[in-house]
Amino acid sequence: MSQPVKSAAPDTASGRRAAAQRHRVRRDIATAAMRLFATQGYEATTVDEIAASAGVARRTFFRHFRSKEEAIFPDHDDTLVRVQEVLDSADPREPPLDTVCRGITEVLRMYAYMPEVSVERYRLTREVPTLREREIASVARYERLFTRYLLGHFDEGAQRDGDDDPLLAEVAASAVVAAHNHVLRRWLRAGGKGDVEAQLDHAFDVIKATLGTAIGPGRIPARAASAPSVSRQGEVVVAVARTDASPAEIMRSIEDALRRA
Amino acid sequence: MSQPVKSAAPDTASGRRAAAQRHRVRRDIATAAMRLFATQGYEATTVDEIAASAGVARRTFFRHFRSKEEAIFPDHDDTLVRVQEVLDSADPREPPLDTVCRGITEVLRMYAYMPEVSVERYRLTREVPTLREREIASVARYERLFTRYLLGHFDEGAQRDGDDDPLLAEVAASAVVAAHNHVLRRWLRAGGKGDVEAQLDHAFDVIKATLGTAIGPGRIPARAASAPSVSRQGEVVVAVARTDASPAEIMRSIEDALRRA
DNA sequence: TTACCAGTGACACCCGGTGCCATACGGTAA
DNA sequence: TTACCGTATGGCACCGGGTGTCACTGGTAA
Repeated sequence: MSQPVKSAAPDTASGRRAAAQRHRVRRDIATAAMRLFATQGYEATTVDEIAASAGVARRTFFRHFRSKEEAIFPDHDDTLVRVQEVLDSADPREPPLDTVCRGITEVLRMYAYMPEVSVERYRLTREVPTLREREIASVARYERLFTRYLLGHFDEGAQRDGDDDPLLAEVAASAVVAAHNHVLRRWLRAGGKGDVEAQLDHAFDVIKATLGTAIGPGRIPARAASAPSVSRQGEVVVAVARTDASPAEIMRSIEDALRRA
Repeated sequence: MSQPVKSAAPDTASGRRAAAQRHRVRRDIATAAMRLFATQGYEATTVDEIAASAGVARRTFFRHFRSKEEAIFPDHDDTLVRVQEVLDSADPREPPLDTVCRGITEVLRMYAYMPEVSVERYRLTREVPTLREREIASVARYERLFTRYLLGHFDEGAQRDGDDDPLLAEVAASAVVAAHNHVLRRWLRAGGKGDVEAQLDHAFDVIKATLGTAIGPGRIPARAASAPSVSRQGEVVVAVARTDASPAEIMRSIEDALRRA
């Protein structure tokens, strides 16, 4: 799930064993690369050295990794398809934003699976611009998935002009990703200690409260709909309405909400 | 403002002329590169060809551009410092989110300044992964600026536990950037026709309404202040109040705001 | 004139990445 | 067992982006 993978799925005994072998080599190369990067630095380590350290030929390295950079992020490709699977297999009744949150959680788990490696990699990405860009690009791929998913799961039923739907989908996706980034980086800076996933869940709560106005708990309504919306969020009550809505209508909505609160 | 720039600011007649000359060469190279990219494709064009086409040596190319990619995005570095200047020189009374919006508008203007070039570049970035990543990384640099700015301009006065401040800053910054990205891409897909800046302003209205809850119209309160706040933001009016404020007080504030709007 | 300096051209070099071919390993059919 | 075949590998040549270095040029200040 990362390189040529010419044969689609040779699901025979031999095929499986060959795949396992292949996977082992890939892992060996990745660990060798990581070790060298950690000790010598990223740029100071050549592909030849990595290959030699892993006991393979230089050419073989590039058969397992598209580039030197990929050797340090070996799991993004797999994770990307896993995330897509999460989205594809989601219960249609689940709020799309929740689905997306479960998706990004999959990414976080990838990091949390090997804390030490992730922390070391974080150290490298901070000082090597190339790696920084690479990671940013990787995360952008997840975001793209989410944007498309949200856009495809807007409130199909409601009859409203969804001119701003794509915008809201993009904003929501970027918010989820931003939450992930924030929690992840904080955790990495702390040395990979603590329950990241719980922290991420809290971040989800925060952004859901933040986006709650426009992107409801269920489907996603495009703009603050023509009808004013009022929501109680924690200690605050928030009212949003179009200025062209009748003031009386707005006041009534808010009064109702306050009464319920 | 992009490469070596060893001499800080030789503000003499000769120095200025030399700088102008330098800038002209840089521009010539960039246009030559753009022309070749557009006709032959990005990867099929070598740096040697660009240099030859611009009438300079290969080495000179790399004195003006750090990489082949930079030749296609010659303005990001300058724009980045302009954005920083916008943030630095902002009126302290301006809502930080507005300041950030003005910042990203600066980026949009860079694209809008030469619509044809931007459209052509967009075509290239869509089909060349390298350029895609490059552009994503560029935008991420702006986002980073915004996150830091917002974080530094939280409501200093209020005494509240701002545990989630960094998260909210990051989410807000990413929302602004997402709005920019969305508007820009739509405009580019439409061939660079129409008033982008107006479209961006509308997008700002939408996200301000969306984020209005947590990131207030003025400073960024983690939660709402004791006194209810009401603000008119573009097409929408947003009211925020603590649930423990008296309902009558809340209603009065909102009524006032609606009257003013 | 002389001394200086920034930009330039030319050359050599490193290294990431690719195409190509020969080979070795392993399973399968005869 | 033997012949066949697909796959992973090793080795090699090659391309092209990016860097270090040095010599040269033209314009400027002293």
